[in-house]
Amino acid sequence: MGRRGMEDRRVRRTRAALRHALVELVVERGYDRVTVRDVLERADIGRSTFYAHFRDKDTLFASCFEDLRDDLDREMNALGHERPGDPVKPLSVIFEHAHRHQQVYRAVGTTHLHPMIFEVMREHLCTHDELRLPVDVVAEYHASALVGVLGWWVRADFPYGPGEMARMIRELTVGSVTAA
Amino acid sequence: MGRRGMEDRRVRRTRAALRHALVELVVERGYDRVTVRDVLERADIGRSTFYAHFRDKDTLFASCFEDLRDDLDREMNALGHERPGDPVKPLSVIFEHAHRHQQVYRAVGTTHLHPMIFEVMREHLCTHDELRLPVDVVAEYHASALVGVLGWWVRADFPYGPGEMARMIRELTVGSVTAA
DNA sequence: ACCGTAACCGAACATGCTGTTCGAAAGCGA
DNA sequence: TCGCTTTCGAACAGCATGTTCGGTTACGGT
Repeated sequence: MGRRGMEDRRVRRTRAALRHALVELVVERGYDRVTVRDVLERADIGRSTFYAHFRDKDTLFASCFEDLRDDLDREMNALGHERPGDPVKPLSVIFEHAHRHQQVYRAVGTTHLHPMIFEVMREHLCTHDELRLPVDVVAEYHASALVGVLGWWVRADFPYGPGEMARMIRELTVGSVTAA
Repeated sequence: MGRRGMEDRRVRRTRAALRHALVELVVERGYDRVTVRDVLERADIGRSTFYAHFRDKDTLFASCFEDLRDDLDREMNALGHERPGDPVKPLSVIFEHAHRHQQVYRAVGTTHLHPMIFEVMREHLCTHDELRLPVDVVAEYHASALVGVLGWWVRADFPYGPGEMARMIRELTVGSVTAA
């Protein structure tokens, strides 16, 4: 009666320990200043065990924000696709997600969200509006703005609430959406 | 009759060769896949010579976009500070600069411009407008949007002209500026 | 409770990169 | 031409990486 895919408790514990150790160390010293050895020591995991699970440090790091991304993806989809619905809600979900996973966001940053948010913007623009400007440009503009502010918010240690942030972004975005 | 600071031709040649080699290699393989040895080989420079000029690979890399930044800084200042002046002009300068240094921009990316542009935005917002929203948030929003689109434009191989890009950004920005 | 299997351990190893040192050779500006 | 600075290249220690393998431990299923 294990969950699908990972039946063995040892595997779960090992991977969790490694991810947790990497995140901690990256927050402390920054990604470049962390070696595989450091992670092994912090996680108290054998060397060969590490390489049985991950090809290298980058792969482990990637797995950290793959988890994050899947998580956020689920929450976004759980919102349903009613058109139009509350336009602040999806933004709130994003900011609340970051707020709930502060530690990990601090470590992995926000750039990995860019492609995902870019795609959402693109779709939204294609199905809803007719633009005078190229879709890619407009999508990139808004995706970068959102992700940028999100990253700033994380680095600045969350000086405002998630709801406030969502509302601010909303206000900043509406203007230029009508312009395009 | 040498320029100030670097009188010796050998120094100029060595540093230029190293920077050029690094940029080439980064474009080919990406930053992480380039070693100091690779740079030395490509530039045909002795190992000890490298470390006589730069502490490590990161320092050499940094020197690449310090040059870029100073260059852009000069061009921006050369515009003068007339208020308000043509609002598209400063944007054009940025996009033309990137267009003129394609190779280097491809290698070093655009993130290093972020702080500089953020500061410009901040100043502009402080002196000109009264906002209902926090300055940092608004500045970060627009700086990220601009830098993001700039980066996209570089990665997409400059599908539009610098002037077009500047005008598009302008249009996208005006709307949300009035909103804030 | 037991058993077969899969995961973990840890030491050892080859490999490759890093950053430093130093004496000799070469290039520069004056 | 002269004196000084730069460059060269080889050698070296140190460290991180990724792999191997035999022995040990913990898990899930029955």
